[in-house]
Amino acid sequence: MKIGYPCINWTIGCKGNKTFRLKSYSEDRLIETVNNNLDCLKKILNYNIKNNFLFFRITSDLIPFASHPICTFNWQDFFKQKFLELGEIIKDNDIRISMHPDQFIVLNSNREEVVNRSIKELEYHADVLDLMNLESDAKIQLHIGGAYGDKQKSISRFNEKYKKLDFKIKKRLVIENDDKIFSLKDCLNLFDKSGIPILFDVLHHKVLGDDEKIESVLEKQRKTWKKSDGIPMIDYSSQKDGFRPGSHAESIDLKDFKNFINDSKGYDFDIMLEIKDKEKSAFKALKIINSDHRFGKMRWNHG
DNA sequence: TCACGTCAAGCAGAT
DNA sequence: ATCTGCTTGACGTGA
Repeated sequence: MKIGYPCINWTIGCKGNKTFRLKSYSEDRLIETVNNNLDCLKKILNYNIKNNFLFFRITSDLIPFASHPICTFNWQDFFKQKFLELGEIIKDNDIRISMHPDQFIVLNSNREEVVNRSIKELEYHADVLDLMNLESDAKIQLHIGGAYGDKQKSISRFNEKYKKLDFKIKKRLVIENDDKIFSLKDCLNLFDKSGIPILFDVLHHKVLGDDEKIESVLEKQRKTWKKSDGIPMIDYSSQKDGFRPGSHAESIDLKDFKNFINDSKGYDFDIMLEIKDKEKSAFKALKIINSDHRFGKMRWNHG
């Protein structure tokens, strides 16, 4: 069981998700920005190692415009060495990595140009993880996408598109239940057709799910992950009081988190904390995990 | 130095 | 029709 937070670290004073306007695109600007982002990622990883945060989501902004037609620069080759170094740090310290392409990536869109752009963006994500030489347990998580009023058709369309993807994407792709359209049940439906592992989002399931016991849910999820996929991943976040169901809290709700950890006895998974204050809440979560004798002191002695 | 209009991209639901 | 949310405001022009 590892604990992580997504994309940004508020403590160390660098930003690894710097970008710029399309209008200001130039090769120099790209190189400068990517150098900044990769250097910052290294600092974040080192901070995380020191603090036992062994799960991290790398921002999709790492290489701005990587999949945009304007970018003809061979960033893969240019930054090869830096990627390799980052990969070494990640592997030497047994860090789990995920990425989460954003809302514009809709593999099953009914607009062909959207599908094509989405595939390019998925290739970019896969390239980043491949350049770091990471195993297939480094994952790219995606929602099922556009429903257009017919979920069954939408799921089938996703499966058709998935089948045609390059293996470098397929081996990393996992799907996440969302809080609006595609519930865990829908993801299981897609799994039956496609074999795509399910990343379980606890809060989304609370908003769009049923009262099924958490153990039973985790049991179903676990079965969707093959050995080569690694330990199942879950997203955990706390509900922001008084806001629409599913909106993320500033800080972790420790009572709720404790309950979740208690209810999930017997299951191992890596937890991504989608909480706005990032590492601050991760410290609190880690404390709870560490104080739970089930997990002992072990996991953090990864040497 | 700072205010503030705008930013590559999709989709769904609320107003 | 327009706005908001999504994992996260931040870029960059003009004064």
